[in-house]
Amino acid sequence: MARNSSDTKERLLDSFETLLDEHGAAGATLDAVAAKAGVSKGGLLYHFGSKAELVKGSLERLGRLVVEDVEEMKAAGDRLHSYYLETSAEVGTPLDRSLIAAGRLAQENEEAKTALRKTREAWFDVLNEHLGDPHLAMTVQLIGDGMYFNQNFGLSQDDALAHVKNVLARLGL
Amino acid sequence: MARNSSDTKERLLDSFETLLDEHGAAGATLDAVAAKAGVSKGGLLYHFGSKAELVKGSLERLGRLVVEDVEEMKAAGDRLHSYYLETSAEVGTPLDRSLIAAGRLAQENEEAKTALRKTREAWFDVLNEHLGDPHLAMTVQLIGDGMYFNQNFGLSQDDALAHVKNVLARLGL
DNA sequence: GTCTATATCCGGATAGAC
DNA sequence: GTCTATCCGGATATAGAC
Repeated sequence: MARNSSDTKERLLDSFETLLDEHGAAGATLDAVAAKAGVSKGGLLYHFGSKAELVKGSLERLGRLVVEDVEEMKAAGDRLHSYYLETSAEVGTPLDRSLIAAGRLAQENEEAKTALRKTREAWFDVLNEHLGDPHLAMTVQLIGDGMYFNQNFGLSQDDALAHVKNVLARLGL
Repeated sequence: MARNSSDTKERLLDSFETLLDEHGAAGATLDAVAAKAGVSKGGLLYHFGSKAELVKGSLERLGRLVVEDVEEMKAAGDRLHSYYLETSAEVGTPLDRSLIAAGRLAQENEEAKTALRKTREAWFDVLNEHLGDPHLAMTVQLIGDGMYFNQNFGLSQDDALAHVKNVLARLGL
């Protein structure tokens, strides 16, 4: 395994984010990340020279995933807001994992906070453009934030989405 | 200062939560908490025998504050849901500080997660009883969660509340 | 490109003086 | 009730072999 450099780097980022998601910032030590990715700590530090670089790598990948996601939102046409809410409740996608990881990091890392802020701005812009109504766009975004927040604490979201859709229908959405 | 035991304990909890809020879990070390409260680490450990006890103390205090808050919600009468959303966006109250602190802890602490879950359940129950509509109650709660979430990342909420109120008005609230 | 060994530091916790 | 001194374990990071 691990034929080339970029494969291993991706695997290291996957391991880092998974540990962040499952055990929080304290659980995502260099040792743990390396072990999960199947390399030694020295091996990890060859690819990412410090923990800060590992964080940076993860946030950069998040940025790329968000760009892709915005494209998919746009591709959803008039179901754009539904697509947004459905994916807000989603668990286990690469984007979701990166996003949760960033949330963990944001607790004590200014760059992660900034990354989350930019992500929110990007989503607000498409929502607002699509709905043509800042009030509604902000409300839909806050609901999405709420679902993301609950996911963070391992709360099941199954009925939440149904409840929300019921209410959005009353608003003509 | 620090005449009696319970004064110091409260001050230690205040310091703990403030450090949690401002610097995340990693910043809330026993040394830092003690220093901020104006005692030594030994002094802190007299009151709370371990870090786990400090966490427990903070979550217990949160529980008490939530009970009080629910009472105040009920006292708001037919403005109950407005009261809920306004206080969700609030910053700097003891309840708010405790709640953010619990959010930081919840990242890697199961008891904190449970405390947050229970808090949400308590709020949902009053909202649902008041609105008599689970769909609406869940939606309002998610919006509150969203505002809390943004507060966590230091985003200004000024216009968010106004946007939300505009939309709720369309729903007859 | 990955490994081992090691230096250094820091946080939690104990012991015991005051 | 609070303080100082100290121990222990764990985390980041460096050096250098393979």
